[in-house]
Amino acid sequence: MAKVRHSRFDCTPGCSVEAAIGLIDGKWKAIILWHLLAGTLRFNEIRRQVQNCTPRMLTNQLRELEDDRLITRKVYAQVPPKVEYSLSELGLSMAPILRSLKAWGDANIGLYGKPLGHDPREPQPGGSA
Amino acid sequence: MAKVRHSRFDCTPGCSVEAAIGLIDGKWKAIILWHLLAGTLRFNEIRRQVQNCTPRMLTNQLRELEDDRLITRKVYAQVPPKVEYSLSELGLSMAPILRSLKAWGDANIGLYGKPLGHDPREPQPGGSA
DNA sequence: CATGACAGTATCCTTTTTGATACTATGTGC
DNA sequence: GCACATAGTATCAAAAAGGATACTGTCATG
Repeated sequence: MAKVRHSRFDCTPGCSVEAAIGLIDGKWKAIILWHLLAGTLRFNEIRRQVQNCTPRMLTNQLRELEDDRLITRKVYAQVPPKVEYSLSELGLSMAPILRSLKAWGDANIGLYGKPLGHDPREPQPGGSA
Repeated sequence: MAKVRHSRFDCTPGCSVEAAIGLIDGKWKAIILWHLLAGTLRFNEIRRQVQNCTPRMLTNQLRELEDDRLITRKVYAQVPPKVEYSLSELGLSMAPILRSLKAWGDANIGLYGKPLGHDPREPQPGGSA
């Protein structure tokens, strides 16, 4: 999900779809963006919101997002350090994507990450009787 | 981007975002879904549309999509074989996501997969003079 | 003095994911 | 007989992504 993953553009219709997800896949990117949608956050603030993302990974994903110009990194020359991350204009323009993801997830994802749905093979709680 | 990649659900706000992309990351999933949005396709039809996806990968991604109940696989008992893939109702419900991805990509992705944008560090064609 | 917070790095290792290639079986058309 | 199309599989190898853990330097607090 890094830079290279979605680097082919044969430009059949749909390639822009590919390009777009290419920027937000990566295990934590979408969530980071989602949280930044609510406003600027500092490194450790993000960390707290995105539980179980190691600092290494967080740095990693933030850097990639920054490289893709979806977010902005502002360093304050202070001690102890202070760094703020916020959505760039480009990142902000992703809001519709993020919101549609959220909406879909809220509507269709069960508590354990699998889409819930009427699977005929699996008995539904309170099913046929 | 397989089953396991996005399997953590701490259920902080945003986890449904994570869950949702979890289903459509994977290098080809989103594009496959995008193409299926236009209607049922056979295996090799998809292959032709999604250039440079090897059959192995295609099978792979299709199986995962099927496991997540986003698509349906219909096998015709014929020779030569005929298998049709189409969006399930659940998959169809992803249309808004796919469309927002497409829209964003069309608006913001340059010809080579990087977001285009006014980067102050890079001179724009026809820039300051 | 010891501890914690801040924003990360560095290193090592494992798991996942992807790619390349060749191969299956059957029927049709030449 | 030969090649082609269908929908895949099998095998091997490489690359990338992710995880675990420990560590950096400085300041404020107790």
